[in-house]
Amino acid sequence: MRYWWVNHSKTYRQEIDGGYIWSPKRESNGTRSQFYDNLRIAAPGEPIISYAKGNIIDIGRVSDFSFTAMKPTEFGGTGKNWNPEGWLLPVSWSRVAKPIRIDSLILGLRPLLPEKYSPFDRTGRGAQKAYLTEISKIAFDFVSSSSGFDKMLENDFINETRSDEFVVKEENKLEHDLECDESLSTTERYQLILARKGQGIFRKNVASIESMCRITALKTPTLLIASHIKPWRLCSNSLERLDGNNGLLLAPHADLLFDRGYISFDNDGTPIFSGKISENDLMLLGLKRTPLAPPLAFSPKQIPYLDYHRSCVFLL
DNA sequence: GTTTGCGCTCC
DNA sequence: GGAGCGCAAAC
Repeated sequence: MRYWWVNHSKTYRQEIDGGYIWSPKRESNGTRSQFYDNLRIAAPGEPIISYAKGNIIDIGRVSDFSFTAMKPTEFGGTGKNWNPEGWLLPVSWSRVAKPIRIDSLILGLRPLLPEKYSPFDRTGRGAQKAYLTEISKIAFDFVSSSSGFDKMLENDFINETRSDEFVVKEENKLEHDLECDESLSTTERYQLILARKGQGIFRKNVASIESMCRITALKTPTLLIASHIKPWRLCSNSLERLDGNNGLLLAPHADLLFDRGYISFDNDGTPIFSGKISENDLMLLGLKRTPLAPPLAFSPKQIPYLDYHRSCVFLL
C-alpha cells in the first residue's frame, strides 16, 4: 500500500469534480518526470491527499489503474503548453469536514516528507514541478490524525468510478465529432463508427490477417471479437481505425483484458501478462493453462501497433 | 496579498 | 536531472 499527495495547480476544480487526476506523459520538452510516472504506479485502493491553494480540502482513493487519455476538454485554456497525451488516474474524492490550512501543518509535516520528490520545498512552499508524490505512511497518518479524516477512507471502493466510464465518455465524444465531420463521406463515417465496436470493414480487414484468438486458440467466428491493438479512441486517423494490422481476434474475456492492459504480446507472439493481475485470477479465467495457442510471430505491419500497446496500454 | 508558472542557475 | 531562487502572472 502506497500513500500519495497531489499538488493540483489550476485544474483543482476540474479534477475534483471529475473524479480523477490527469498529467501529461512527458514534460513539454520531452523529458520524463517522476511526478507524471507516478500516475502509472498508483494502484486501486491507495489513498491520496489533495493539496491546492494552500489548503487540504479533499481526500481521495485511487479507484482504478491509470490509462492513456487525452487532456480533458474541461481544462479549456488551462495548461495550454502541456502535452495533450497523458495518464488519467480515476480517484474517488471526498471533502474533509474542515479544510486544513497548510501553514498549521507544515512545521510538523516537513520533517516527515521525503528528501527527494517532496511536494514542498525547504521553505514550505509547494514545490514547483511536483504533481503526484509518494509520501510515507507516517506522513499520511500525521495529516490524517491532525484532521480526523482517517475514517473517511474505510468505505468500500468497489462501486467507485472505473476507467471504463472515462473511456466510454471519451469514445462517445469522439463518435459525435466523427458524425459531424464534413470532411468524411457518409460511408466512411459509418464504417469508423462500426469499427469502434469491432464491426464492419475493420472486422473484415482483421479477419483477413488473423484467424484465431492468440490467447485461447478459440476459432469459432461468432465468439471472436475484433479488438483494436492501438485503441480506437487513440488512433490518429481513419487509416489506423480501419487497418486490419491494428486488430486481433480475441475471445471475449481475452479482449477485455487486452483492452484494459492486463495482457499484451511480444513481437514473436508470446503473450505477456501484467503483474497487476494475479496468477489466481488468470487461472480462474482459464488464461494460464498450458498449452495456450502456439505463439505466432507478428508481421512488420502489426509491430508498430503492438509497440504502442505495450508502452501506452499495458499495465506495468 | 497569496499562490502558481516559468526561466534560469547551480551541483 | 532535481532543487532553489526571483520575478511575473493569475486569482
